[in-house]
Amino acid sequence: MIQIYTETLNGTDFAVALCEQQIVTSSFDVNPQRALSKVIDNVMHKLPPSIVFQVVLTPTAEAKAALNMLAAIYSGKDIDITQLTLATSHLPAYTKKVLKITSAIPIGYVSTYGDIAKSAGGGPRAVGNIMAGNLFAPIVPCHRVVKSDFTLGGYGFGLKTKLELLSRERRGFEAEKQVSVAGGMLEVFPVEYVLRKLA
DNA sequence: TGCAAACCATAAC
DNA sequence: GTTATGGTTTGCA
Repeated sequence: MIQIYTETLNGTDFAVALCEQQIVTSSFDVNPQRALSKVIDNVMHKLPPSIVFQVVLTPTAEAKAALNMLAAIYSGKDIDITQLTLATSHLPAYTKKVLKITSAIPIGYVSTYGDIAKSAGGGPRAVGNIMAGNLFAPIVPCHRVVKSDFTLGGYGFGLKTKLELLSRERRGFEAEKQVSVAGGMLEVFPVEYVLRKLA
């Protein structure tokens, strides 16, 4: 049984679907009710067939904590996402790997489709496809993945939203660096590179 | 700049 | 099996 919770926080709509305390999918939207319909859509069309799900109107304490976490991430706070358990066991191995690497991009930094591909093996377009199908926005920070020329690339929630998220995450870093992930290294760049490019 | 070709895991037939 | 599909990249004119 999958249970879906939704709540509007600071004017933004958030929704999560939980199964056995694990997050199955999450979403957000500036329009009322839209986050909920996206999550329902994911549950029905992008997950293994589940017998039944229900929308729960009054969130449990756990669900509430998860929703608050989503809101905090959305607002640009540095949240430790390892506190949240994501249900990824049904996903293909390569997809899991890419999501994991993406999760390692620190706040205030971005990486590129190509660099993630280099770290995961495979090609940039495959990475783009996985970002496009990300069930865990904004927990898995696919908004921190941009093109190799530091223009935005795409975003399922609109480029305007991608830019707003990145702007709130700006931390004033100046130099690129490497982070270790999944046994390898990933190149990351200050989000300033992207913001300056657009200015 | 702009365009064409190569790239590569998935999902859908 | 096979084909179609991108949130890309790179090379070259």
